[in-house]
Amino acid sequence: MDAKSKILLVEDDSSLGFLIKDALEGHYDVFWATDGQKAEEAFKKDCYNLCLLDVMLPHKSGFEIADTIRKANTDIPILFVSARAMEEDRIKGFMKGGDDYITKPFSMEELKHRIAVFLKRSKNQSVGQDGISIGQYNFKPDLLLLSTGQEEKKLTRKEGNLLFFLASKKNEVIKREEILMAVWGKDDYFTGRSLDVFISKLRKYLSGDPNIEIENYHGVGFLFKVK
Amino acid sequence: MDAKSKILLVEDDSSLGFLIKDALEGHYDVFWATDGQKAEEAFKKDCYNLCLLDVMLPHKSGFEIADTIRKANTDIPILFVSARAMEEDRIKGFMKGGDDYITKPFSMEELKHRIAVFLKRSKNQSVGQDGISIGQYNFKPDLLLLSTGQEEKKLTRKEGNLLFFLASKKNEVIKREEILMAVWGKDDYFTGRSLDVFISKLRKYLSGDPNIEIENYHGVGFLFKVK
DNA sequence: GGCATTTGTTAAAGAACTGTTAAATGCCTT
DNA sequence: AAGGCATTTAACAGTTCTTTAACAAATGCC
Repeated sequence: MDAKSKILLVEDDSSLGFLIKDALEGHYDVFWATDGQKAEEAFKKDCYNLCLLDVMLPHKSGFEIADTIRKANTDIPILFVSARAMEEDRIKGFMKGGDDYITKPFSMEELKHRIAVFLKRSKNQSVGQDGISIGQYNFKPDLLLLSTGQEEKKLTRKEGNLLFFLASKKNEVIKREEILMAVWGKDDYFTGRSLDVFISKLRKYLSGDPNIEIENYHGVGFLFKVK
Repeated sequence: MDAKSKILLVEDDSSLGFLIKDALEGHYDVFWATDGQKAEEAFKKDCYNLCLLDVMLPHKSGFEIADTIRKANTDIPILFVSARAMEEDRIKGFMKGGDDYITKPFSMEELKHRIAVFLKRSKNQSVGQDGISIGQYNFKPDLLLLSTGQEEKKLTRKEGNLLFFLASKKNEVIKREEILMAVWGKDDYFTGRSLDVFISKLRKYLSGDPNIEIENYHGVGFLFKVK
């Protein structure tokens, strides 16, 4: 089965929004948010593989949304779409951590290609029906199901988000702050303790496979080791 | 020190070629080929991190060059530059394995940003953070990992901070107070003794390479000697 | 050489961080 | 408003790191 990548589309114009969602729907799993508020909620709640942001939106601009997203996730590709072709806007898009800046009008064909470029290069695995494999486990982020051959465990949302984040950076040391910003959106003492509680839980859930290990780097962070 | 990324620029127009090469020269190591023949020779001979291809060239088109490059390397980012904004050309660029298609006229500023996007993504994928080299050791300050070919040692935060500071001033005598203020933020008797304890530890960790030495200048400070 | 001072090294004491479990809080649904 | 579940906060034990202490050795000054 083909695993679809998840795309977060933020576009206030309903006809264009529909057009884009429709064009991408076949290949991707698109969530369409019509304003910054909804976009950030969705981003917090689910894991996406790519963001497509209109720059001009009613309350928050696409740039502001990008700020929020980049704070939580340094890797996810962000593509801006804008009617304004002005030089300063384009530059600003890149300064905000954007990966591409597409000027209206554009063809859906080209948009699809540009999206494909970044999904191809993004190291995160696409999330779909098949989920991702972690050692001898399989994890479906959408359904929050962590399963091995025999049994199946339903994780909570935070557990799932944390596991997904760790899995996307397996075998490299991840700093505490990075995890905290990505999964909780804030970094303070209590949130840090919360992280430790969740790490403890994940260790328990994953204890069936001796090749999986969540190793602590004292004062730095964790290493999600999968042999 | 981080080596400059190497860019292969293929552009027949000499004034534009010069302009681009000049704009990128500060950040990157640019090789400028004026036709497909020379470009492919250069590509065969050296390793590049990114290709910037004009589409319209005298003998071979940029698309054909891209074909050759993609056959040899599926990962290297390829950016097309073209005066033709036509839809079919853009699509063709992506079909040929291109990563971006930039239409003339464009600003050098934007070009630089677009290049940076792809270099950032390809760099992360390959190595992650590569730290600084100290004699035959490599040290990643973020992750506090001091490694030699064979083994890897996790340093503690203070150890890491101190080593990083010493390494940044290698082969010059550093006063005690300077180290203390930089690493501990204070300079008193006990902190000074702490420094001595840590120097002792670092000496032990670095004892594998006889060319590294932390020499004491009595009453003054230390010299981090790396031959 | 003698004496005060500084440094090298190891070990103990103290501080900070992490692992884990349980209780409290918050949130949703009924 | 009550019950159920998820998350946060609290508590405590265990671990790891940093500082302090202690003593030996080296340096430099008379």
